[in-house]
Amino acid sequence: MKARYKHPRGMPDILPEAIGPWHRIEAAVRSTMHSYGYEEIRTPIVEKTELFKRGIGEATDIVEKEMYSFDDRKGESLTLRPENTASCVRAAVEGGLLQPGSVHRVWYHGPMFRYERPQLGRQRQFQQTGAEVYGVAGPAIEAELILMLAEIWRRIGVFDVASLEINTLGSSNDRTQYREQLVAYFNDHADQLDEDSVRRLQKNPLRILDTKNPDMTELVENAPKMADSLSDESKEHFEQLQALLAASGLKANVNPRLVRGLDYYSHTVFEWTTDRLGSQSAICGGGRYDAMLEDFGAKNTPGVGWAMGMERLVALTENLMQESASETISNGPDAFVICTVKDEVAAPLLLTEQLRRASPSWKVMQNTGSANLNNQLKRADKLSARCAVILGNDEIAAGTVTLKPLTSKNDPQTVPLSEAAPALSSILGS
RNA sequence: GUGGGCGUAGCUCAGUCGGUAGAGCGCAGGAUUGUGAUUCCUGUGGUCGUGGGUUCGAUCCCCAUCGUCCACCCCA
Repeated sequence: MKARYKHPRGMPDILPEAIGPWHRIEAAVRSTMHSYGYEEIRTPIVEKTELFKRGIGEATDIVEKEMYSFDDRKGESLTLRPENTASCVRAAVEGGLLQPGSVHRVWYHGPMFRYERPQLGRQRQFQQTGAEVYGVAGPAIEAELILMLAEIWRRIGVFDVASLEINTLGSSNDRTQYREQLVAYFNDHADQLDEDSVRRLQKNPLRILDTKNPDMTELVENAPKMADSLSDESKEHFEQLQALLAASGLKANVNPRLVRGLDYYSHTVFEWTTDRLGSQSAICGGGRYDAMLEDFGAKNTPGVGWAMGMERLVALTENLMQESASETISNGPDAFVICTVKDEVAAPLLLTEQLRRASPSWKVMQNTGSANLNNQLKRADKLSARCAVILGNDEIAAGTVTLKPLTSKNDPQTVPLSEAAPALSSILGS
């Protein structure tokens, strides 16, 4: 058997056998969102290209070289969403949610698209789950968003391998000023910059601080510090956040080199990382982006949010599961209906339906294809069925059915067809 | 976008110093004509990722391409 077609690069299928961790994580996320009172929002997978250019920033890598853009039949440029923050803000403004003084907590989940070279934890189509809050200016909301993440980590079992880094970029004014100082400083030492840094100097000079080049550590160490450019309000905002996190018992490392690559952030930025995933160590990133809301037409409405990469969380949980050698969760049917009478098709079908209606929580499956009793029981066993429900010549003739427990050595019992459901119920209950 | 590794059966892999390939698991059947898990036997399996080149002959060598993995970069 040879596949005629293959999936596009970086857009792999998730086959049924691999869906388990996804469901567990998605359920944990959903329940946590509920606990914190966040409501789901869904936006289109495609937006006008302009939205992302404005929202994310023309000079970012995402906009410059990673977007899937195309012209529709009228010649309008559309783009597969590379992230969902801009869309959510657009939707909130367009939907009239952002009335003065109102507060909205929303979350989303879905596929995003970026044209990148795939590697571990990095796909071209990838799932992001995110949360956004509109209308709250103080640091308490950043604390809430971060604590919510800690709770998600607990619910999916990765809290112990996740660590939190935070930083502040200051207000837009602070940041602009700092940026100028930094550019001036690096221009004075242009001869010491490596190739990457020369490029960054134009686009995003803050990122030079995050260089991994050991030859530049001294240069970076002596660069002007963001902290020295912060206004009193910005400092207080950041200090309050740290106090709140400390009071919650959450360890947060202040990392002055944490500079998000998206243009829209100001004040708080944060990232959760893990050392278990190779180089794609960020499992979640976020921060405050008040300026984007104003730019999109919301007046005096602050915004904060985060997004997490679901593929990375799935990989991380699988990683941990392997270490603890935990058993796979049995997902077998409660009942497996077997018929050994060759031409009898109605009886097993109707019996299977009868059982499904008797109890909607049961998973009831019917053997497909014919085989002798022995092999049908083997199939039931391989599926981890809890009970085999057998229709044979004797049963059909007598209007009965035989139920054989498969998780115990208990004897099979034969009951009238009408008693099948109660009999199954008592077998499953015992 | 840059650099490197890898594509052989459904899965995990072996192999052919160039003469069209094997194992384990899986799947199917039987031992057991109406009672599963262990065991044993038998069977099913592959244009050796795709296209081109070199060659009498390519799964093997070369090139391209697609996919995959890793690092850079970037981010979630």
